[in-house]
Amino acid sequence: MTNERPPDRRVRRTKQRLDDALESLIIEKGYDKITVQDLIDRADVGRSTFYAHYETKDDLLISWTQLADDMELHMAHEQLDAGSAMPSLTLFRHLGEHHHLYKAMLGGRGIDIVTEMIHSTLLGHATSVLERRPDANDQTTIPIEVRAGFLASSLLALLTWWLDNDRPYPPERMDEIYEELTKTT
Amino acid sequence: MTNERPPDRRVRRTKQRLDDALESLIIEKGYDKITVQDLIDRADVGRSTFYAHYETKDDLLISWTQLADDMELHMAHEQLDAGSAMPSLTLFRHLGEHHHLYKAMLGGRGIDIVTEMIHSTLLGHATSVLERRPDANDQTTIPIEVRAGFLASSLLALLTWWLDNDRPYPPERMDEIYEELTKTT
DNA sequence: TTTGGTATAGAACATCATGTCTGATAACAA
DNA sequence: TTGTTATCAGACATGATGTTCTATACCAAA
Repeated sequence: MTNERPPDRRVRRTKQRLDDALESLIIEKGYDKITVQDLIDRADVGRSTFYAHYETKDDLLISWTQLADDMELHMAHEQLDAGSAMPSLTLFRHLGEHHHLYKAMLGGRGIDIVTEMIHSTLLGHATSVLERRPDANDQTTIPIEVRAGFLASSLLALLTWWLDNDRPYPPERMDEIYEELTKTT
Repeated sequence: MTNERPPDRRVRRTKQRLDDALESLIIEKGYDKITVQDLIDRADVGRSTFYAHYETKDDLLISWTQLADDMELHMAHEQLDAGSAMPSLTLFRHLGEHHHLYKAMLGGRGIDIVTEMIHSTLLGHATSVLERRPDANDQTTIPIEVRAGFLASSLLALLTWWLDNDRPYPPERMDEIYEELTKTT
């Protein structure tokens, strides 16, 4: 139904430039201090060109972080087969590999939109895991909703702390810690 | 040494007006959408008057949230005698009593500065509790720093979830849940 | 109640970022 | 080559910021 035509080469170039500008500026000065002016200066793109594609700064970020979001989902699927409840090890490894970027997006002065995106992804994962587990309600009377939120928030908090403190432990150790802290048996 | 003179009655009036304006505007439209123009309009205060006392919007917020921060500390002391590790029950009760304000400050579109302030307070409390406990390192090899961060973040996450979802359970139940989820014995 | 000090109001002002719109130009796909 | 379309450069209105000025009103203390 939706007739999707491949975008013009010029469009691709423009968007690529803006994406690159956004990423470098996030690492340099933090997202909230970036202005549209900064973006079009760095990308060397006309003012009207920016507004031809995006309405706001957030617009650009959202379409950009689709990539990051897809990554999370992809990793979640990878880990699903491993039997672990949450894809913690994979996440520590992946975020560690791109720590410059993720520290700027999750750490102290992070980007709310990105944090919410990742939290939402983790929450969905935790929920589906708990729902599929038959003995999920045997040990506790705490609603699944609450436990899933707890698992997601705890992992996000550990990841954020890890990045903020310049990754003092290897991903494997962080995974162990997460498992032990959230094991309420 | 520091000769602290009581502030002029006019100064007190102005600051009080700005504080009231800030609080009502936070609840109404959220902190990030507030402009200095909004504040001086609502407070009915001259533009130059605002800048005579504060440099930025954040300046006003910080001096304002000293009150909230002091409240947290006060509650922490109250609870210390009760023997519980974290002042969770007191916090759920207090935030529930002022849920309109705290939902706007902690919830989905919250205020980073306030969140960080509260988290910092909780972290300090958790750290001192764990440090004073003699058997703190018997059961686990996880560093105190990490466990304290986990306790603080978990409580903050539960509080935030509770406010965002319009407090579906009473404070007493939330306290139970928190104790059970963070009991890793 | 007066007096000297000071906070405030009101307004003007420069600056900056935003978002819209125009016509001319260049690059594109077919 | 041709018709289409993205881009550019620039102008423009708007709104918020932060500074500065003077006259005025208020205050605390004598």
